[in-house]
Amino acid sequence: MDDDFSLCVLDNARRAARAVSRHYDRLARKVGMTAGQFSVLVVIRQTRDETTGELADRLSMERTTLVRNIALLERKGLVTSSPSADGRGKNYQLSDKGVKLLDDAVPLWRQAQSDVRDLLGQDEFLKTINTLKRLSQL
Amino acid sequence: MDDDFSLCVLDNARRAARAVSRHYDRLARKVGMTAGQFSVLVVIRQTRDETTGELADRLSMERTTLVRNIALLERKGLVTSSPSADGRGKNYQLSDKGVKLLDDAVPLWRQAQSDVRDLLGQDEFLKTINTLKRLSQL
DNA sequence: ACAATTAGTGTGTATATGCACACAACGGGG
DNA sequence: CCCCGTTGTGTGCATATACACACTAATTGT
Repeated sequence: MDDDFSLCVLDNARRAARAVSRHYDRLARKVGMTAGQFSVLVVIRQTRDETTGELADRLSMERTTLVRNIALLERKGLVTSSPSADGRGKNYQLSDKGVKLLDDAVPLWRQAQSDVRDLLGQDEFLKTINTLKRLSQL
Repeated sequence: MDDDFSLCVLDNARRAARAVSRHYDRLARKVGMTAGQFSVLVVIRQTRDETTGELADRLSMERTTLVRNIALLERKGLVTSSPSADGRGKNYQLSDKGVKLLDDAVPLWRQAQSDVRDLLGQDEFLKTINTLKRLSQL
């Protein structure tokens, strides 16, 4: 049989995500947020007039997960929301505090990126990103 | 600047893990468990006389996370525990019910593996596993 | 023998994730 | 106009993840 569980994609993908998340989280903690919150803030900064659902698609994240993540960021005063054009949905913006925090966090992000690049080497690094992107399409 | 967030390893790793987990979870749900629980059961079956901490290392998982995961499996009657040799730690075994459930789950696992293999192609599949293993070492 | 170290466990708190489901508002067809 | 499908939102529940901390039991040094 080919039941070689050491080749289990699920297991390896989750392990990798846990390892990378832990690493990033330890850095992000210095400015009082998590790595996941950083990702959401970045996407909010990059976009404009997108609804919660559209943002969730961008993040390959379940919409309801994002709803709660953003609610948390609003409670922390990092993000503000406003009704969308047709009144049905919601749009989000970074608050001043959110912008400042993101500025503080970017150098830490660079550090983390560079740690991973050191582990894998530049070539493998880029290939890895591509592979992960393909896996996301499952 | 090289602040290209589309190359963020964290983001891509978490996205990939979410996508793969969702896929596996949908299949595992048919036999009443999650993909993560499947991984833990497999490791318990494969090992013998290992403490919680040692199992956590194997799974690249925080020990306290595993404590709660296994507690859940015990409540479900899939796993039993016994004191370890020196009396300090704990060892775990699959119950009969656990063995049966795992047998039911393995075909679903094969299905999920094969779905990912189809997406990536055999070559890329193996490379991906390797890459993920390296990332886990961060 | 016993104090201190070490190796192991478990709990409190906070966050993240996703499915099922309920709810709200716009827009079109009778 | 109103019913209804479509497109949005948010909540309940269950699980997963990790850090900080407290606890327990074997071991070791004197």
